[in-house]
Amino acid sequence: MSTNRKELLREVYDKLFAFFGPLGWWPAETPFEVILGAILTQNTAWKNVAAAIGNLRSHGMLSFERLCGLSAQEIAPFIRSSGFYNQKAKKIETFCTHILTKWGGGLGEFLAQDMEALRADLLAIRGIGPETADSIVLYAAFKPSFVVDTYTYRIFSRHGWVDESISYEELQDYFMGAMEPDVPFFKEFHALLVRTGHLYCRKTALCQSCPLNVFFSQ
DNA sequence: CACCAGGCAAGTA
DNA sequence: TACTTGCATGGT
Repeated sequence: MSTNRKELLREVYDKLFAFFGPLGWWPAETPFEVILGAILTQNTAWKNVAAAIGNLRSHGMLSFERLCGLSAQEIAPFIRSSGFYNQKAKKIETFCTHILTKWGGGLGEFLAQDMEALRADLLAIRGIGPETADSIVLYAAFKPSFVVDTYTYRIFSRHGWVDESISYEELQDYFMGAMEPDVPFFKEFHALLVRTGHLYCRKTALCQSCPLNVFFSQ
């Protein structure tokens, strides 16, 4: 692997893309579905999120218009399988209320903001942290903010490519400071890192067969 | 049975 | 600033 950051990132991407091929993230039909998924997947296995979204869909509740009329108490039963359902129901309610009161229900206008303004707006909403915000910016608003998640951190820190004490913003800068802003590329890169982490870089799992060809001591 | 999953906010020192 | 804890279901 290269010691030059720009070349290293390209090399990692190319190896993963060659191994997995295009993953076509985010798995969602609409921007609002991306937003729901981004909130529901917080510290939760995607399988449980997919069940929750399927549940909303089968009840005809998978739209901003239908969901923004419900209270957290009414939302919670639909998303039970995603875990932390009381907190997440409140987060969804808070998000919908924000769009309703600050944007007159104009979800499209909200997402059409300048990238920095949108990210700041999202982060000001209770329940939306940096990863959720960046996921929404990239996959729902199609603006080039690189998404950092636990697998991104784990893969890069275990290789010694970044320090273990690196912060979210610093790790995001590590990527964005060495890559041209490119929405399809950012989408695919994050998807590849999550897939790699899911298969080869879990909390307590060795990675001898990882496509990056690494050998972890832990 | 224990541990973990595509985080975040609030509390403590 | 830098830890720690609560949140919760479902899979391994």
